[in-house]
This record gives sequence, structure tokens and C-alpha cells, in this order.
Amino acid sequence: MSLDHILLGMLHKPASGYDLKREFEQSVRHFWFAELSQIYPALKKLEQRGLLRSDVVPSTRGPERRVFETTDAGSEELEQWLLSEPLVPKDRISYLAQLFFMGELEDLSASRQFMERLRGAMATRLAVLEAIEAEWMGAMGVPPEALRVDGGALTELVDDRVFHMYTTLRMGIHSLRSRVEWCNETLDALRARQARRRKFGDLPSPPKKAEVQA
Amino acid sequence: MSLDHILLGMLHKPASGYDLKREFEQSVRHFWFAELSQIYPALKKLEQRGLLRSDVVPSTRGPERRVFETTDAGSEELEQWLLSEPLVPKDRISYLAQLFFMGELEDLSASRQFMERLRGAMATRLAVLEAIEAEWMGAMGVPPEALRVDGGALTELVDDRVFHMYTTLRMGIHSLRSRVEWCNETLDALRARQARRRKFGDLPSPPKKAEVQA
DNA sequence: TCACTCATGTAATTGGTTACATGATTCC
DNA sequence: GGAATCATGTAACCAATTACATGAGTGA
Repeated sequence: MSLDHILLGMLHKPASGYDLKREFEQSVRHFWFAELSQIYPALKKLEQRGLLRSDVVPSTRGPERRVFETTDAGSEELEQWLLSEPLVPKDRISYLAQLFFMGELEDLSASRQFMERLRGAMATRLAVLEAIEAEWMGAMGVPPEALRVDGGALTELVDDRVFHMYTTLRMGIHSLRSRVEWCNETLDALRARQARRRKFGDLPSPPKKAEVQA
Repeated sequence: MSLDHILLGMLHKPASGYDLKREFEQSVRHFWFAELSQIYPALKKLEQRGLLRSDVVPSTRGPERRVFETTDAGSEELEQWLLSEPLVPKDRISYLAQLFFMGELEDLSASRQFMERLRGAMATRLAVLEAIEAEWMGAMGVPPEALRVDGGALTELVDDRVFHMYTTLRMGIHSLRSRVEWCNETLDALRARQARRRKFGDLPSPPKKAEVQA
């Protein structure tokens, strides 16, 4: 299971469940997320399997903390996972399902509204990732001119660990940019259809050939 | 639940569970997938809720078929869903998690191999979607010159239902192209790092400023 | 006869979400 | 005194995967 391995990866240095939750919310949220109610039992199980060990330590603020660290078996397991094949998940994208069937509505305005909201959501996420990238750049002293070109600038200045983390951020940025572009392409096409419809009436355009199936 | 609504959408015309499975494998697999063992109980429940009705009919080949069709309540439910907000899923991408922690391996060749396999997988998927697009284009009589430009060519020739379906295919293509690009960018950076390392030894390059957090 | 496709289902398990329970400390 | 944050957990539920069970018809 991936969550287990991600926890092992994060426990490069010792941390509590609560700490790890914060990690999910901060450095890793563009490709994974977990609730506390999932993290705590997962850590427990990993400890039972001997991949982690834990200590209860008093907190500076609030109740006691259970702090976990990896065992040798844990590092071994992590390494095995890192060397295993990449698995490309088959994603389930409900908004594409909606759009796929939205022709039934016979209301292009509804589709446009839908796509505009989608673009808004994508653009917001993209802005978040780009802000993180800019922050990194600032911290590494990369001039802002180098920023718009591509991610190459940073990749030469950092050590291997940071480099690998950074590439995953780049993936998020690539991905969201392409989604925003797709939204724009689709909105253009929708507007064009609407415009044509206003001119030539409600007909569904030229020849109407045989049904095409994907 | 999305699966329910997707089934309702597919049942625009009557079909059996087995038929619907084929639909998932064919026209819809770039954004959703379901096993038969999930489809059958889902259909049953939808019938119990009065959104579908079914008839058992003899098959031309093999055992009897249970053919479902939507009720008025079903169409109503579908429409409500189509008019509801798009929800952007938070995705869990295990290969990004692997890459994120792969710096620990201290072996850039391993990272390169990983990225090459990833690119291979992405490129294969992309080729599938592009082939489907080309097939559509052929069926609509669009000249192949128009193909490489963008998806605009087709969107003017088809009716609203096909148009909406087509836009989801475009999203898959956009998305996969951007992933392949990201793989290339990352591979370039990895090669550059390796080359530099061969020249200047194993050092982790210039200043090594304070730890940066995403 | 054997493998394959057509066809329908159930059961067990996994991974994840939502809801619930508890309690200490800090800051307003 | 009350809200917010720190901190750890359990229980119920939901969606999806994997494994299992059954059997008719078709073509080599």
C-alpha cells in the first residue's frame, strides 16, 4: 500500500502522527492526502510489523506525543518500494463524466458555466503551486526572470533530495497548466458553437454522418 | 455517487450490465472504469430506488440478459447531476510519491530508469487516445492535415452529444501530452546533473542554502 | 472436447471518508 | 470562561478490487 510507504518516506526523521498530517497538508498535498483517522492506525500497523518503533514524549504544548522513527527493516522496505515499478493509476474524474453526458441537456450555456467554474478551480490550484515554486526560487536566490522560462533554473542549485521533491511540484504545474489550456480550448469551441447557432438557427450543423463511437 | 450517475448516463438507451462493462472499456476508459462485480449490484440498487427498470430477455448467444432502462425518476436524477457543480478530485499518484522520496537512493540512474518507464507508459496511453481521435476524424471526413493543429476541426462538424464526448477525449490528450513533456523535462535535468557530477565529482553543487520546505 | 466469449451474480477484503470521543494547553 | 490549537484515537460507513461460483452457446 502506498500510504505505508509514504509514511516511511516521511519518517526519514522522527515525527508524530500529528506532524505527519501537517506534512500531507504542506509538502505533499499535490499528489497525496491522508486524514489523521487513517494515519494513526497505519502507523500502529507499521509498528506491529516492525517497520517503525515509537516513544511517548511529553509535548511542549498540549497532551503527550507518540513519536515514530523507522527501523532498519523500515528503511529496507522503503528502498524496495522506491526501486519498484511506477504504477500509473486509472483515474476517475467525475467532472469529465458529467461533461461527457452534458450534451443531453441541450443547453450550451450550462456547459459554458460548468467549464468556467472548472477553469476557476484549476487556475486557483495552479496559482498555489506556482506560488510555492516562486517561494523556492526566492529561497535559492534565483532571479525572477528565470522563473517564467522553465523549471530548469532551480534544478542545478539544489541537492538530490530537494531536486526530486521539486520535480513532483513541476509535474503538478505542468498538469494544471494543460488543464487550464484545455478549459480554454473547450470554452472557445462552446462560444463558437453558440455564435453559429445564433446565426443559422437551432440546427445541429452540416451533414450529420453515421454515429461515431469512441 | 458518480458511478450511479454514469450508469444512468449510459442508459440513455437500454443495455445490460455486460453491455455497460464494454462501454467502460471502450468509450469512457480515459476517465472512469468499473468492474462487473461493481456494476451488477449498482444496477440492482438503482432499480430498487426506482431510477431504473429491467427486463429479462433471451440472448442470441449465451445465457439470458437482464436489460435495464431509465425511468422518468432516473432521467430526473441524471439531469440534477449534470447541473451540479464540478468536483475536482484530489488525486493520489503513487509514482510521484516514489519520485518525491527517490533522492534518498542517491542513484540518479535509478531515477532516470524510473522516469523512462513512466514516459513509456504515458506515451503508450497518449498514442491510444490519439488513435481514437484520428479514427473520429476519419469517420467525419476531416483531412489529416487539420489533425495536428488542434481539436478545433472536429468540434464544428458534430452534434452536441458527440461534441461533449469529444471534449473529454481532448482533455485526456492534453493531459497526457503535458505528462510526457514533464517526463522529458525531468529526464533532461537528470542527465544534466549526471553530466555535471562526472565532471566535478560527487559534490552536491554550489551553496547549499537553508532547507527549503514546500 | 476444450477453450473462449457471453452472461449474471456473491463474498471477502482493502483503502479511504465521516463522524464521534476525549482531553490538555494557550491566548483572548 | 470560551475558542483555537495540540494531540490521539475508535467506529461506522462507502467505493472499489479481487476472488469465487455458475452456466449457456460457439467455433476449432
